[in-house]
Amino acid sequence: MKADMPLNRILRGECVEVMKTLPDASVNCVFADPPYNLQLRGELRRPDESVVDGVDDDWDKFTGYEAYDEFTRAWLGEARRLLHKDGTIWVIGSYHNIFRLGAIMQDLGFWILNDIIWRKSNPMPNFRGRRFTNAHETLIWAARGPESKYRFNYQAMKALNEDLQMRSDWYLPLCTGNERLKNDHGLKLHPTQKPESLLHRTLLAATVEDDVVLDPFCGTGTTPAVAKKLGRRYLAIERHPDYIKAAEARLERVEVLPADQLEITPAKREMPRIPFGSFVENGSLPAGTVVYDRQKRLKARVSPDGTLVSGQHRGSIHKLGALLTNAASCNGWTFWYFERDGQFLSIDTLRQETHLLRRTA
Amino acid sequence: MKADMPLNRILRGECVEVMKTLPDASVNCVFADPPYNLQLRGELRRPDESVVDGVDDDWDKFTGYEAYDEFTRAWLGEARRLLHKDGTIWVIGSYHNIFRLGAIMQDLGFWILNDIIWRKSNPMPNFRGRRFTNAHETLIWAARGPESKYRFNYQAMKALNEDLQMRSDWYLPLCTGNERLKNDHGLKLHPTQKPESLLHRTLLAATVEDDVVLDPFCGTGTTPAVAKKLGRRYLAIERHPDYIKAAEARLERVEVLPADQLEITPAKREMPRIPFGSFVENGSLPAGTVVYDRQKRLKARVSPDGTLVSGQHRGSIHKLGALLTNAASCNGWTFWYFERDGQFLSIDTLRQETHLLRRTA
DNA sequence: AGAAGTTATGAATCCTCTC
DNA sequence: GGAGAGGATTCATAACTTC
Repeated sequence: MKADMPLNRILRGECVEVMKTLPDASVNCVFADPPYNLQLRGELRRPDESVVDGVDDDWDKFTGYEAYDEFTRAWLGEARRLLHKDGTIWVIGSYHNIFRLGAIMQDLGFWILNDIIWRKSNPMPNFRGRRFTNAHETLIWAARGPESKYRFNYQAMKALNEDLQMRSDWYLPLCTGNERLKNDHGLKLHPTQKPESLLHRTLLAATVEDDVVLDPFCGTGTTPAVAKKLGRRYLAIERHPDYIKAAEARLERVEVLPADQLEITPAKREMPRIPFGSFVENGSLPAGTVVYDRQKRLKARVSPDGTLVSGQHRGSIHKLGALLTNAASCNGWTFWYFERDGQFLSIDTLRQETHLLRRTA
Repeated sequence: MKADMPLNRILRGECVEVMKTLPDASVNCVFADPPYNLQLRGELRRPDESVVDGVDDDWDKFTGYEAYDEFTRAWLGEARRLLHKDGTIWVIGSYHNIFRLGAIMQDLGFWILNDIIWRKSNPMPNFRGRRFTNAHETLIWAARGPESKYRFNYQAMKALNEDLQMRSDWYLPLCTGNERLKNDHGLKLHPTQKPESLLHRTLLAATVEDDVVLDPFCGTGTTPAVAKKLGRRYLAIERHPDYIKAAEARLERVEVLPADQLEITPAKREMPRIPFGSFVENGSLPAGTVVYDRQKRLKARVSPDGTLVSGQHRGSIHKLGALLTNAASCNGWTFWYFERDGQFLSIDTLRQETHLLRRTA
């Protein structure tokens, strides 16, 4: 790296202005969590009447898509100039901004390697029931250009995923609990602090020891903290003095992992769960099929949304089984049967077959 | 729909040209799986397969993106014109094209409701180990505009997912096996045939019976096939006669679910409204009855006009519940309880019983 | 001490009809 | 079109409190 290059520091200022002071091709990897341009309108309450603390900070306010695009082109252009020819960049966003980010990255000459889905294990629900639960964010991973000889630690990623190739969908929890930095009032210090697990995986995938990692939107310092922990060098930019102060205190507490301990904690595995509705969707138990209890004393019909209907009653396989037998509860999987090729089979057969397929796949 | 509107047909031709012949606001929902052959070949081709000329350099990425964007703006613009003001559109793509699609949709005035991740249970592995396994595709679900009163069958989606809110990440298998259409040589007929399960979920979420669904890139007819099965009307556009032939033969084999089997879990909003006062009038909850909150910490008395009175306060079941709990709002139906035959029941029980009676009547 | 119950909260473009 | 009223709507997790 250049002699005049500040390293392992958080620089205060506007990210574009500060980046302009840095030399070409001086960083190996960029991680950027830019403003999302959320455009929230009114107040939102949970069903229990509590108010959702949305992102209403000034830094997320833009006059429109054009202003957002202009800002995006400016910082991405500088980031590309700072990136070594074989370097890569990670950018995270949601549907509000990720499409603009991705298109502008392509226009600027970045070469997209993957889009990665961060599936949240504990997302905020959709309280008004008007959309699907927004349960993920998207990361774009791109090389500086199509000819870049970029770094990808394939075996490390495979090891992280129980010796299976790491896929483009990652299942990780939000940053909550003690990991989440708090202010003096015990409230979250930053509205969008990212979990260290996310940075751990991105940096471990795309960098080697002593690489320089740049974060133009440092916030409370998750990127520098994980970079330091993993024995990478860092450079971060942040406008707000309070965030810089918190990030610097946080960095003080981070211990660098000894080289021989730079190994991997396996990711938490998601429990496979198969909704009954999936068999309706995939046609193995189509809507309209009649199902029975084992003695064929009761029957019900399968609806397109995976509920069962019997007379005036509608409900899940479990609820309808309980209702029709006056039981407090019922395991619908083993209660209901259907006919296939002359055989009378429990619907749990379908689930068992699916588990078998997944294990052999 | 307009009298001159062809329905339940596959129209042959270029999608933009054909769409231009159709009237404004004539479809309720669009599902589009556009081509994304951006730079996958040595020679540069437009999405309509014509070769881009006028490029002296070996390779010009900007021309490639520009041609793709031009085509995208054209068909999305027509799709938006054809969409009813409260209609929604689904567009599917991968990281090659989804960012351009999404940004152009926003520029044209579409209002994104969700981005949905189709997680593939059986993706193709990454053979060279140079990237993460590309294990998903992205769908964008958008309303025609921010003010659209769009359709979302929330309860049906929740039922499909074991009574939990449906999330933005969907786990579905690829279209394989008998579902995959083959040509005379036993090879796959179409390179990107989508699974019916994917269309089942999208159409069930965003349409009602008899809605008109448009697919501008029909291919082998998955969209019309599922639309027909679910009792929706369709309109599809396709260039290749071979695909049209296969799709028409496929549609012949599809059976429409009978109307009584098409019903899904109803939304409470759509149930006929019953005034609380009607229970006072018909004597099932006479004036003078005392009602309580669930913990029996509050109580109020029913007036002959269906208002509740508590101390100095009088108001509707909702207003009084909100007032006494200092809440911004309150659903009185589930807030207030009464006693009947020794049981402590929510007043919503009365409403549910009435709904049930009306259905059997 | 440990089990069981309660509370708080997360990048959110989050209602609809009638007058 | 604006105002007001009716009334529909939540999941996972961690920390804290109570027994």
